[in-house]
Amino acid sequence: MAANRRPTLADVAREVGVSAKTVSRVLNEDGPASAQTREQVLAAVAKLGFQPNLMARNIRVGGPDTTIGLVIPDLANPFFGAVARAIEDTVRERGLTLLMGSSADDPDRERALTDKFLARRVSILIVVPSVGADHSHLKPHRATGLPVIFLDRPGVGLSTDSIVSSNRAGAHDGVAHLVAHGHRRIGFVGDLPTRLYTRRERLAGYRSALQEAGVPHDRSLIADAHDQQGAEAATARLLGLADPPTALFAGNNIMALGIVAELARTKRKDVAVVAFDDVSLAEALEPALTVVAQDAEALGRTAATTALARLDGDRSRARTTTVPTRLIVRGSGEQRPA
Amino acid sequence: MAANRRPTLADVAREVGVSAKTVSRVLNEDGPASAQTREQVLAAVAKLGFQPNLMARNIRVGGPDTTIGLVIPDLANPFFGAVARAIEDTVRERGLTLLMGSSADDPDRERALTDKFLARRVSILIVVPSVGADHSHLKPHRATGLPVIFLDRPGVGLSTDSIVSSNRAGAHDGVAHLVAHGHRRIGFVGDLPTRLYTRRERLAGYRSALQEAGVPHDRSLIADAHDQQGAEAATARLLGLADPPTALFAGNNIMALGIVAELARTKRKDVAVVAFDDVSLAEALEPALTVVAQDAEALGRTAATTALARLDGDRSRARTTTVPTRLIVRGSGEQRPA
DNA sequence: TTGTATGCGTTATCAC
DNA sequence: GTGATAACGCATACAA
Repeated sequence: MAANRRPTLADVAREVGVSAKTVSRVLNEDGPASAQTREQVLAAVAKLGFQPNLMARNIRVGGPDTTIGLVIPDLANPFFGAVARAIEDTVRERGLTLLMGSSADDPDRERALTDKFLARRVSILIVVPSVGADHSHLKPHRATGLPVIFLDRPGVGLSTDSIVSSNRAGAHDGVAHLVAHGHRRIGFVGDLPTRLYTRRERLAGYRSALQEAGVPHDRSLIADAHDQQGAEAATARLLGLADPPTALFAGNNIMALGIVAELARTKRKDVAVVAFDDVSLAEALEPALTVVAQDAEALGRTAATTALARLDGDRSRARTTTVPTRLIVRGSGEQRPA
Repeated sequence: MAANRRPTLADVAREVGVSAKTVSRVLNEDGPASAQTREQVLAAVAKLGFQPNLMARNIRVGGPDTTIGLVIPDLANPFFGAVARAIEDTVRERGLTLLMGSSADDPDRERALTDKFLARRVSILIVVPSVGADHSHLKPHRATGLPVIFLDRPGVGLSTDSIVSSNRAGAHDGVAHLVAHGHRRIGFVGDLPTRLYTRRERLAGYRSALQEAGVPHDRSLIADAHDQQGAEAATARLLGLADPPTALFAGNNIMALGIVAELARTKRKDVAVVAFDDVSLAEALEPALTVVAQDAEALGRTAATTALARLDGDRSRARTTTVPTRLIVRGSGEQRPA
């Protein structure tokens, strides 16, 4: 009932009648130890329920902690969930534990999280940079050997490894796919803020595909939204234009949800859609949703392996790894304009 | 370039020409300090980029660490992602950081995670128990005041707070809804293993609804699957029966994805469906998916607030909080049998 | 207002 | 084989 202290090495030592060091030796299989003491120590450990205090151990050993700090925009976004799982799967065998937090794409929250992680002496830092965040404060940490990886977007003010999707090429392919099916008025529903790297890159891919097709740029076909509800409204606005688009391109998975929901609500089946990033049930929609799929698993795994290589002493210069996207043709993107 | 040591209190003290304790005082706004030294210390801290080592601080202070350990089956499952976000949102203002891991519903992995978290002296432990896991090893920890919360399912071998959805009542309502629309042959597609608490409870709700309606139990209408692909196969099997079901009940979100995907693939629109747990794009399906929605946000928030109350000294006896589910009528559950 | 001694729980060093 | 002692980075207690 009482809030008793957790047992320490000294408690175990006292129980057995040996020194703390001996207990430490047995547990870490460090120096030699007689079978007898060995038995007794292990018995006492089990009896008292002793677990070595990892924080105390780490402070003594001095090295970085066996944790990996991960900052993502939103724990509930399935895309980042899949990325996080891939990272965890990759680092688990190394015994690293995940320290996670959502930045909500707010630079201040991102900074608060990275500061906390650094104060905990994480051995690796993986960050999905927020718009407006500056990462020069991480320079000294990188200089002392801390692997820092930017994920999904490049960071600002720090030269380090980045892992990104082929945003521009992927969006280009998706829009070119719509063009190939006869569309010339193609709406773009992107997330906010407009300065967001992925948004900018994907919009650039959208533009280049239209340019190649000789379609003049029409600013009124570009819409923005913060969330699914916003994307629904943006879709309604685009389709309400005097000269409305015959096709829509979704800038990310959340925008895709909004577009699809709005089209379903208004029973519009005549609008072609291609989405950047896959969503569940895409095949079950009518028409099924054509997407430019990102490889969340590869993004996470690559980020983790790159970081582990750095941890193992890889001192080569910072590099950006681009994970390819893949156009998955399912129906919605192959509809022709009326 | 070199792997320099991170600066310590002593480094800052040396830089300024004061004692370590003085630096500590300034940073923690502990005792008094002259404006002069204050300035100098802060300047040196900024110059050296000093960040107090949270682990060292914690080991000295003795209390639990400012982390909260969270074990969930799968980081990539949107349901648990939403739960995790709610927990994070609730504990953030208390300055707690999330230590997370996926158990993959494997008792050994769960144990490995909880052991790691305990070795890190987390101040709160929230666990989604795996099937077959025994939690009696957490007893001494709970006795020393560590708040332990079971989430989504009750744990075994430890009496402590649990937060669960109204699984049985929710499933009952969903199936009764199908019965009310004329169905008497209703298939159940549940996850595995069959011993899983949520699965058992939901199946019990299914059975009681059928019993109330006077429908005899038919074991051949119960199917199982591990994942979405399995659920698709299970759906195909059920619909291939000599006397097939006219309606299907999905035991969780993943099973729902499988059922919907399979029905879409085979263009079956005549089968009524109600799913336990909501999925994105449910409204955009044809017919839109009727669900028994869980309140992931409330589950996470309640788990967190319960844990925080314990941390603040709440010594009342362990209680189970049931978070209500809500039937959302959208179309698929209102179809009548042929 | 500031410094010294001491201790948190662990491991490294070196002696026995 | 085993143990005493110091040390990790910080905070508490007390003295100056």
